[in-house]
Amino acid sequence: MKKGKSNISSPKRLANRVKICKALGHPIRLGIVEMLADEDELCVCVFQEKYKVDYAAISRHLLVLKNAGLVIDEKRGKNVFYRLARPCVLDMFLCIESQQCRQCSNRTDPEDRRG
Amino acid sequence: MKKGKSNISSPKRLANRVKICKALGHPIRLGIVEMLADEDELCVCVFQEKYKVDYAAISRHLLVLKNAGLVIDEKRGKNVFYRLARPCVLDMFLCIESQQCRQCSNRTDPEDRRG
DNA sequence: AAAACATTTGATAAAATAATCAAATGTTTT
DNA sequence: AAAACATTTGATTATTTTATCAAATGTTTT
Repeated sequence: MKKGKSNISSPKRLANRVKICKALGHPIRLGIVEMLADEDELCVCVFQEKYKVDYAAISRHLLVLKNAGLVIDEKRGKNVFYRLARPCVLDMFLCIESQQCRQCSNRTDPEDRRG
Repeated sequence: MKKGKSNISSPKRLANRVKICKALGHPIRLGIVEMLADEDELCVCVFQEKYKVDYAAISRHLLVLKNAGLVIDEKRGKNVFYRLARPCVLDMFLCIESQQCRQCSNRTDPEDRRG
């Protein structure tokens, strides 16, 4: 910490970060992102079949992801295919979920946090 | 993609990831995290002064961050100090916000995305 | 060109989150 | 031990998100 450059981002960037986090903050949307990270490109029907929820709901979830800049859509024939705009997006969890990360290792580990 | 290990996480892990993203998906909470990334440790009064919102609101935001495992609180005297449980947490944005990341560079860049 | 298909959009209802004020808790100062 | 201080908790209301059904759109098949 405290090495010259601040971690405080501009209001605009902060708002964008919030939008990204909100977009990922829903089980169906994060699930979709995880599926896309595996499959590279999938059409809406696949998500709707997986989550067995209304087509409209899936469509809106995808819109949220798109507005956050996380996915790209492309219509081909009668299908719309989605893919990750940023395949690295799930990397964010690698550190947070690892028990040992360089930056965090001199901190209290989540497991043995004092209650 | 598609290199053996799937990106699909267990329901439990997915739920935890969602909780983390939800926690970060609010301007005050993300702002608090950014402040903590700079300052290492801060007391509640600092956040309340910065956001000029009800003490109760700040307190609840901090609880959300704590329940997501992102911050650790410690009472000393009449103050409660918060610090990041995972100082790396903001790194997640580095790739997403960079114009060039190894993994993403062979993809469409967010800036010149086709409308 | 009608019918079928995949997806999106509109409107509304249901559910979840957030803000607010008041009161409670625990700590320190007097 | 009373008063002041910092923070949390409870209850309520306001706001935002999400799900649902119906209808609209654009594409392809017949």
